[in-house]
Amino acid sequence: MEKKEMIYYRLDEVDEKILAMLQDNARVSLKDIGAEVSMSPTAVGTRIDRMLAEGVLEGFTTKLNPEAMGHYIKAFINLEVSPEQKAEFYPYIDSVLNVVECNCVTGDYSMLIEVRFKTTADLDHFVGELQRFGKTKTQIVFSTNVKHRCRYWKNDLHHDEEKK
Amino acid sequence: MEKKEMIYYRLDEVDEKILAMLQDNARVSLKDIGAEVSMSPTAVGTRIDRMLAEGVLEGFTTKLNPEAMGHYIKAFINLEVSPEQKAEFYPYIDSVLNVVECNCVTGDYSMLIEVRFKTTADLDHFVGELQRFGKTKTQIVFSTNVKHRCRYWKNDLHHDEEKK
DNA sequence: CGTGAAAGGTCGAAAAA
DNA sequence: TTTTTCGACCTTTCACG
Repeated sequence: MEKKEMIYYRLDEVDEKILAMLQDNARVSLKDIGAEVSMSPTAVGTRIDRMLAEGVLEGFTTKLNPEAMGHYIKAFINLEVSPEQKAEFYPYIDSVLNVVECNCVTGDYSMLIEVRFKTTADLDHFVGELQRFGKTKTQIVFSTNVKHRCRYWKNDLHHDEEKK
Repeated sequence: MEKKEMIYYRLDEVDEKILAMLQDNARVSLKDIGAEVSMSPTAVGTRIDRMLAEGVLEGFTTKLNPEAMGHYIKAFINLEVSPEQKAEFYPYIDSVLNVVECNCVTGDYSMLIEVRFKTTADLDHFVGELQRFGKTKTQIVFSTNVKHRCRYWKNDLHHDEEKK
């Protein structure tokens, strides 16, 4: 069986350190990273460019605080969409900016939608809108124990110990 | 009724543009942002510092590609944890790096845990571990329609039109 | 991958709006 | 209070080894 399809990018320890620093603060200077990994800023820049080209690293963004911006209500909505309604559903759900994420999942419901709203009234209204696509089940978040981590997992990155 | 408790930070149009540019690429220079908003780099820096101090902006991070790093399986696990087990559950769940997020939610299950694993075997093993805390129901993601958006929503930011 | 020089970006003080 | 200007300093980029 050909396992080549499953191959992904190897990151060495320096790449991991660079990613870790960028995850912590994407605006650190190449010089500071270089000092940490004992390398020139130029070499660090080259590695970052390589990871961007490979697609392991997709870019740099901000950590925003939804609560501070008034988005107090976070909820997950399970939705059962029939196959014939999906063509209409997809563009609709993409247009709603309160949707944080929308996944197709296994189980009784076919969609799991994460949303953010300012008030429960706004959430209720949105859930009402969804009814035209199918049955819903809503779970409202009232506390978050582990906050969204986009991190990579160091111990999962060791593969391909042999070279080609 | 005092509504002061609900007040959050006002962002004007320039702040919104700055945030939008930083969300798109957190490593853009202050000069480039300044050119876009017709302002000096220094003034842009001052606004960013202010948003960081206020907490609206929490920092800068990377957009990583979990698939490229071998994290193919994404799943949501509903878990019913009894109150007396929570003291044990919280530190455990925080220590598992495959956990992307863990929320306390309303409904039949008290926890909704988002995870990433390399294989379904790894996921199965984790779900097995969770059984000691209570009943689980797992939904595996097989496609994502709307990808995680950390963005703020422009139309939600207009409040306090009157000045104090 | 490192070096060094040129180009470009950032920071802080002072002044202007 | 917020923004601009300006100089000093810091960072990035690129050609070359």
